[in-house]
Amino acid sequence: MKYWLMKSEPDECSIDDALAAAGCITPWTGVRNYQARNFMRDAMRVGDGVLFYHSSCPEPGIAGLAEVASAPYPDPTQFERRSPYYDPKSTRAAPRWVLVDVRALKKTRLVPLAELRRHRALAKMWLLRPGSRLSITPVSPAEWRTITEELA
DNA sequence: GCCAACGTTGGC
DNA sequence: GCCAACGTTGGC
Repeated sequence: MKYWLMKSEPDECSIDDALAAAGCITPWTGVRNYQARNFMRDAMRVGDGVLFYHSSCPEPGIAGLAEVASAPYPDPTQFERRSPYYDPKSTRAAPRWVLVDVRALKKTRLVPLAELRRHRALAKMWLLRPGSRLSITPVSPAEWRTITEELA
C-alpha cells in the first residue's frame, strides 16, 4: 500500500466535483509529464491512498482524501482532436499517456500549502521540494500519517 | 500578471 | 548528444 498526492485545479475538477461524480470516480485525464505518468503506469496499485490537492487557485492545499480505483489504461483525451490534451504524436497502437481512475472518499478541511511547509515532519515531502511542479508525487507512510492525523 | 524553475523540442 | 529556445506550471 502506497500513498500519493495528486494535484487538480479546482476550476477543472475540485474535490466537490469528484465526490459528485458517478461512483465518486474521476478518470485522471490530462497528465502530460513522463515522470507523473510513470508513477501511474508503474507504481500505483488499486487501493493506494491519495491526497487530493487543489492547485493554481486562491487557496492551494490538500482538500480531500481519495484512493486509486483502477489499473492504468490509455488516457482517451490524447486521441481527441478537440481536446486541450490532444497529442498528435500518440497512436492507439502505442498510446503515450495513461491514467488511473481515482475514487474520491471525503472532503477534508483545507490544509494550505503554507501549513504543510511549517510542519517539520513534512520537510522532505516531494511536493515541498524547491521548484517541484510534478502533478503526481509520492507521499511516505510517515507523511501520510502526519497529514491524516492533522485532518482528524 | 509576474517570474522562476523545469521539461520538451529541434537544429546542428 | 548538446544546448538554446520555447512552453508550461503554479505560487505569489
